[in-house]
Amino acid sequence: MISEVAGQYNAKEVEERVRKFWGDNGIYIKTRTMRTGGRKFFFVDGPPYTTGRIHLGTAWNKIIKDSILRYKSMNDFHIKDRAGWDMHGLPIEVKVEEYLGFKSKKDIETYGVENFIDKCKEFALSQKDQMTEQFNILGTWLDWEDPYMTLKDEYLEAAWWTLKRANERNLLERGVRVVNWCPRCETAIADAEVEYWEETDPSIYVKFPVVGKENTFMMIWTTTPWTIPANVGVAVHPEFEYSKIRAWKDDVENAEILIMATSLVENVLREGRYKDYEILDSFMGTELEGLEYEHPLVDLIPAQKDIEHKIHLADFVTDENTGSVHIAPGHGLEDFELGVKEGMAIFCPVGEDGRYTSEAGEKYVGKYVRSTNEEVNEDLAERGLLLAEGKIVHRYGHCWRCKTPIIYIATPQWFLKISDLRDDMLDEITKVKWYPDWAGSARFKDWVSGARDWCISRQRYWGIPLPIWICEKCGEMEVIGSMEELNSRSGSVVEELHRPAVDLVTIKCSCGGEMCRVPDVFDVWFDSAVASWATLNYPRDKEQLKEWWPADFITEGHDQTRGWFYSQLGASMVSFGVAPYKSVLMHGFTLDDKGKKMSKSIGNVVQPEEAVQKFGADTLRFYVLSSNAPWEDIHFSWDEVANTSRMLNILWNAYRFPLPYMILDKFDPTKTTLEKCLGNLRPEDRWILSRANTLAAEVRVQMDSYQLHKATRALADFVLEDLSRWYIQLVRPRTWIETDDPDKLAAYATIYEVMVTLAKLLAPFAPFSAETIYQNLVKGSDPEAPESVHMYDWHQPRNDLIDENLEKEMELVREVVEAVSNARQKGGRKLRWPVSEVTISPQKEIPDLGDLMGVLKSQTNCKMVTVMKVGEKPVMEIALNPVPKTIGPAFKGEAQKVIQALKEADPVKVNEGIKAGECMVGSYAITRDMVEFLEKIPENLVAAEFSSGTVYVDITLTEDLKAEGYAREIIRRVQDMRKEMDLRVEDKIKAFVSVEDEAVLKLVETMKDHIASEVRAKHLEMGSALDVEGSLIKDWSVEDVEMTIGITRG
RNA sequence: GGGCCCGUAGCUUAGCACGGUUGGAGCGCACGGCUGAUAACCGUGAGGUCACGCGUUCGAAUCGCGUCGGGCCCA
Repeated sequence: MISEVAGQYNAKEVEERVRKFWGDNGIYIKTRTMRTGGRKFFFVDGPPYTTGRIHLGTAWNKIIKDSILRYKSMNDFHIKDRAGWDMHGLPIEVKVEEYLGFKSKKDIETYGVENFIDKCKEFALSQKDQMTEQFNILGTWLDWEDPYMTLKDEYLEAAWWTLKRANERNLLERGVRVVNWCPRCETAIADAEVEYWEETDPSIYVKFPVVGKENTFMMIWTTTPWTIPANVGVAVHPEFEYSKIRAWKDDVENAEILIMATSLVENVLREGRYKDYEILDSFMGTELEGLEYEHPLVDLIPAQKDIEHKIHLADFVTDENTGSVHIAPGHGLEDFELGVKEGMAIFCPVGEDGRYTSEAGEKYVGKYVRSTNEEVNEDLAERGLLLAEGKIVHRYGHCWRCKTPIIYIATPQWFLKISDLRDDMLDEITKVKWYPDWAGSARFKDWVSGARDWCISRQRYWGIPLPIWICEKCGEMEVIGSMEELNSRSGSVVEELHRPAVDLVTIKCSCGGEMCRVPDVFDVWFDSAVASWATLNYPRDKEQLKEWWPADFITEGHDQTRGWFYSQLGASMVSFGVAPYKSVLMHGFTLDDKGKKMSKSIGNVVQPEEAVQKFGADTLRFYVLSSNAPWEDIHFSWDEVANTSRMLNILWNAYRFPLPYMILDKFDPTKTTLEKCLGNLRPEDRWILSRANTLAAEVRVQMDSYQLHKATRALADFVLEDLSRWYIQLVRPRTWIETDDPDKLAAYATIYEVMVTLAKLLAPFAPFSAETIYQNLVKGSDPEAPESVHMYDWHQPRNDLIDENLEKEMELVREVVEAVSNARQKGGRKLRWPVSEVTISPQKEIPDLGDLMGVLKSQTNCKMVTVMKVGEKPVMEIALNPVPKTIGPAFKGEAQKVIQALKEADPVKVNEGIKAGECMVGSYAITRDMVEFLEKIPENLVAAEFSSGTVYVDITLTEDLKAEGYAREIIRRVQDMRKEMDLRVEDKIKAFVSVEDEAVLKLVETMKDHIASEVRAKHLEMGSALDVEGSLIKDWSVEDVEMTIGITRG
């Protein structure tokens, strides 16, 4: 049985019930399993990092995924959708370090790597469980029971296997490179892990003494004095002009010779407070190439004695500061590249802890570099080589986890030679379908074009250990691809691929030496990069890969262009030589209502659970899906969330409105099917059925190109415009019919069909509401129906029910009704009062209103509708204006009398006379040019425009119309009182109506039977000065007529 | 500084790929109406330098260039 729904839409209650139903009955599993025979759809979940709670963007991300997968599932796709978790890496290590109160890597070593790893694992797993629960509240279906986790051995193997492939293809390389380095975490960090903000640093101008030229200096500028000890060169731009100048402060005798870019001379000399200068020579940068200079602190740093210092050419030099750049290949990316190219020494006297090594000389050794800036400056000044010293505020990189300023140092690291694959990657991008197109053709392409080698090693603990073993004796290297391989090669049995267990495993080298694992772990970005095959348990399971890979679809935020979209492509090119996904939907970010990013410090963060708490998950889901195109950023607006909630509330009201009547009439949709009622459908029934099927077609088209906003907006429009504001208004009186009327049954069958269709169409987007409606309407009446709406097939549009002409006609009817409403307001005639006639006067061709006349009449509350021919208008009253300009010359002295006569004349007769060719007004012959006629709408008509013309409403009141009007006023008030008494729809009443005004009473008495039937009164008494009885008695004033009404149940 | 995207009413937005009468909605506001979905619903009205500037064109919200503001990414 269908049951009645009492009360308002209560999202919390509805959703809790549905969540429980899904859980208790394993609906997710059943839904996925039942589609096993369908077309395969392999979705790879971009794994969120297991730290903290989910935020709005994460919620949106999963909601998009869920809606698309539910839609695909209902369209009979067999879906692979393991949820994923990114569980390794520095963020968790830092959290655990904080928790344990650690300050450095030494603390970890003291605590024990194994203990530390255990803590990290425990932390990651507990975070995972909490976040799963949050996703569950949103109703996002993925395989949460068996998610892929980057910390599982089979997952580690996928990464190992990939690295082994890289090695086989000669894409793995060990080399010294300059990397972003966190001196606190003592590890390389990815570009993505560097956070920039403003920092105050020194700004110094340094004089490098030119070899063999007394008192001659090359000028450089830097913000990192601590890198001066590692200086091995200076770069100038080949195409800039440089000058050799003689500059002095007080005394020309003490002048110095300085070399710098010509355009910057004034600037530098101002900084150095020089008094005057003269240019000795000017030349292009190329001429400086090879010029030797002496390291400014060579006496402090013995290692610098053996290094050659020269000037080099480089395009990256800009015309700022001095126009020449101090090069320390051990401390800068560009410096390093130039150093390698020019054969400079790669000198890096700084250790992993950010302190100078003994190579930096006795004075500096052991000092933390960023704290040594001042000391270096002093040392330079002592030697007379510091030209100027100041401060600068600039953006500087920091470790995203511990916020320590990063440094660049040259260290031995492992690399994937991605740059070798660049062209193949660009080629693969074009084979992927991107939504929107520019995400791939512009954004991603641009990023991949600059692909650089990928530093995959990290000097940390909580990560996938690099499966690289190196012989201590001969240097032979071996990359291991799986646990099994490791066991067989080493002869030992490891049961865990994490550190430290795996660190203890050694392999016998063919040279007789012992191979040990390199101590590094993978960059955590490498973990998720292998997700598309790791989620299929490849390489342990070879079959699944054949069956499913590559992914049909992935979707993530636009930050993942350089993140997961890229890392996956890179790893896949290494492993398989093709892209790991066929289509990618790039989505936006969630910003606050002003378009600013949400951040804790600004305090504008919106938690998804706050929205769920206030409005429910369906509302949040529908809001984020409909507010924007997926690829645009959402400006989160509580007002709009409330608006979405309102829409769902209206849906709910529309859903529950017919239920009491259906139940009262024991309506059984399995017996009174739509097909059986087809012959009894009213035009408006056929119309709403047509609209519902047109809607299904529309939603399908939009979903085919992932235009989720257009799909959801079309659904919301249907609910608000077609269903609630129109169809339900039309159908209401029919549910009120008491007998078992075929017309009423047709209405039930129609509204039932529409609601069930709507539930199916809404299921992907508002799964809780859809499920609730389905359970009651479908499962409530047919126990054989699928267990859940999500196991139903998507509603394919039924062309036999679509009638485009009818939809167009109804559109016109609605316009006309709107115009009539407008006209009534102007004419002061409210809708409760009938009018005798509505005249439609079209200006252009309009659809034939045919059988929608009934709808038009009832909705405008008129007795007759007249549709005129195009251009035709109701007979207008004519007014007449004499034209003195022509009357004057014709009648001269009589003119004023003629004008007076014309004013008094009947304009209709004058008009007729003129048309007939002869018009006499009194004794005056009037011609056409002596009068102008004005059309005037008759007083009984009120006009209003609509898109194709004008409607005229005749507001003349007759006694009959008045009687009906007053009757409706009375009915309305009795209904109001029934409501107040909480009567049920089917309850009968006794009613007394006392009307003071005898004339009105007389009118109303003619409508007595009608009134009694409308308010379900067994007994109705009317009169003036009646002794009104009833359990509820109220006085009313109806259009200034006083009435007293009393009603009693029974 | 560079790449990509975005900027339309107080707020959220449609229209923009393909230029063409007075740029549509919804929320909010004001006024009116309806009433057994009723803590809902409908109508009317006010509210727009289509971010700004220059250009192309008979004609620009729409095309081009530049500037400003926002987002992501990079430097």
